[in-house]
Amino acid sequence: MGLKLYNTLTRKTEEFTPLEEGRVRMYVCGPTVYGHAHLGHGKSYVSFDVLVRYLRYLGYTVTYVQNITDVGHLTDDADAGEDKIGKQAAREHKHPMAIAESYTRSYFEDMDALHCLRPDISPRATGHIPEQIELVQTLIEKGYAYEVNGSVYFDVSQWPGYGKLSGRSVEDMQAGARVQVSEEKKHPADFALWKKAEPGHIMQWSSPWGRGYPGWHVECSVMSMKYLGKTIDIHGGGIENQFPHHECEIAQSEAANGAPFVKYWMHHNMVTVDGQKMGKSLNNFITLKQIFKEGHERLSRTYDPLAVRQLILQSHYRSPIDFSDAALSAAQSGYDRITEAVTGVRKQKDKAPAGAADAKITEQLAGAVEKFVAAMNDDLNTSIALSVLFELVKTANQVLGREETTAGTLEAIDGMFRRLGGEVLGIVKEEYPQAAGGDERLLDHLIGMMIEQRRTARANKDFSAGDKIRDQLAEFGIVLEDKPGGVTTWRRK
RNA sequence: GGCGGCGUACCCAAGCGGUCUAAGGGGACGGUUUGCAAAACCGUUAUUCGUCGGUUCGAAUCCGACCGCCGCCUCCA
Repeated sequence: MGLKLYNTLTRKTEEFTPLEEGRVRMYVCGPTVYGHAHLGHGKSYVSFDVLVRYLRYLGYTVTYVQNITDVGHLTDDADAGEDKIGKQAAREHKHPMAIAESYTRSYFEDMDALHCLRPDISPRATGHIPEQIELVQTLIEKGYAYEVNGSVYFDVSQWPGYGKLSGRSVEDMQAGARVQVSEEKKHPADFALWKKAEPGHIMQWSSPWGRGYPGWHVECSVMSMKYLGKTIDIHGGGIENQFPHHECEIAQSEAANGAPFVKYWMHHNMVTVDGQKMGKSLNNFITLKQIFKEGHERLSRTYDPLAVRQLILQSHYRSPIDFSDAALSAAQSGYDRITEAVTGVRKQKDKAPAGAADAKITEQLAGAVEKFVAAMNDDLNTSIALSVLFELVKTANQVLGREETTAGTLEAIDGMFRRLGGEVLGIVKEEYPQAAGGDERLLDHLIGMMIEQRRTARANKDFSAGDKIRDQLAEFGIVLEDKPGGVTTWRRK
């Protein structure tokens, strides 16, 4: 049984078969870079990162494209609105491109911290203006779009498939329209492909229809086609983009190409904070940087990026997730438990007696892989996949307590941690800082000296002196642990 | 107004017709270990899955009603 994914288009969980054997073309809607990435971005990109990692684990060659939206579009589809990037540029007294640049870097920094693999291609919207104009032109030529007053709109009445992704009919939309409909449109559901630039609009380009800028759905269509082809395997994004964004993408792409746009549409659910919706316009959002190092009034402390990743993976990508200090704290504890088991295994590996892996353990590991793969195949059940990792942690800790444990056994367990926990889930690191770089080595030596002093004191039954050393180190976030056999180890709290 | 989701132990969360007297994590409480800690290990912590009905030999899982949360429909991940 192979991988099954829930396809929003068909509303069913389907067997995944790529268009081309062994190869997957995948596009995920990227961020608009006018601010630091927040928890919502975290959930989104961790979810799809795991998909990419798992597809690769299964042996597929994946081409992963994720755009960077560096041109703010409209505040809505109905009026000229404000350019989000332009607005931020005015606020920071910088050029819009400087805003886009600095937040793009910030975004990658945060994604790296979350162990999200970089996409193969991160195309910028502003780098694809000619292609976007071309698409609009094609749509006009084919009779799917019309120009009014320097703006171009998609003519929904010419495209009967409109609404197939979100399950809406054009009539419903007309009835439920809450936004002021532009008078330029023939039909309220028509959407902008190209907008005429208002005098103050900084980001604008020349087009056959005069100075203007692209509508907010065109870039994804264009960049997806350019780098992945007319029809791709997977297009991912947030559930809030199902409509109108993805619906419009389908309409304009399929109308222009006469070919299906996407085989599998995947949508992840939203994030709440303390039980409430988190949105940019609500100003109650927590940025990743705040969680990782700056702090936030709703948080009692900062958290490890990978603890955040773990929290995200603890629930299903199609379920909403509520971030709270308690949830983060629990995830941090769980993450620490995994980390300690892994580092414990790696340290012990070098000291353990040589020998082949224990047969029972080998069997257990094989069972773990089976369970893990079955869970991931079931529309990425990362919650169960994680539970497999925790079972592995238990096994590792049990084995670590035994003297007869061989290097082979530990090697086998470590291999499993690396493959399932590292390669696929991305929460087990290749290397942990302790005993790695120069500063860490120095630190290890210094703490080693303290440990030695404490050992001497304790040997002389001077426990208060020994405890003092332990307490002092604790103030700097260093925890000492006396292991069986008189060995003392240290770790960061 | 339209559409969709959710309600499982103290908290988070998986489960989607029998293997459920319901994974996993956090927390709490016992025990082992320890000079004391910490960590780890062992054990305990839902005979029950919002409520009430129904379908079925059998339901947390399907159907209906009700109660309570939440999200989308507007740039947003």
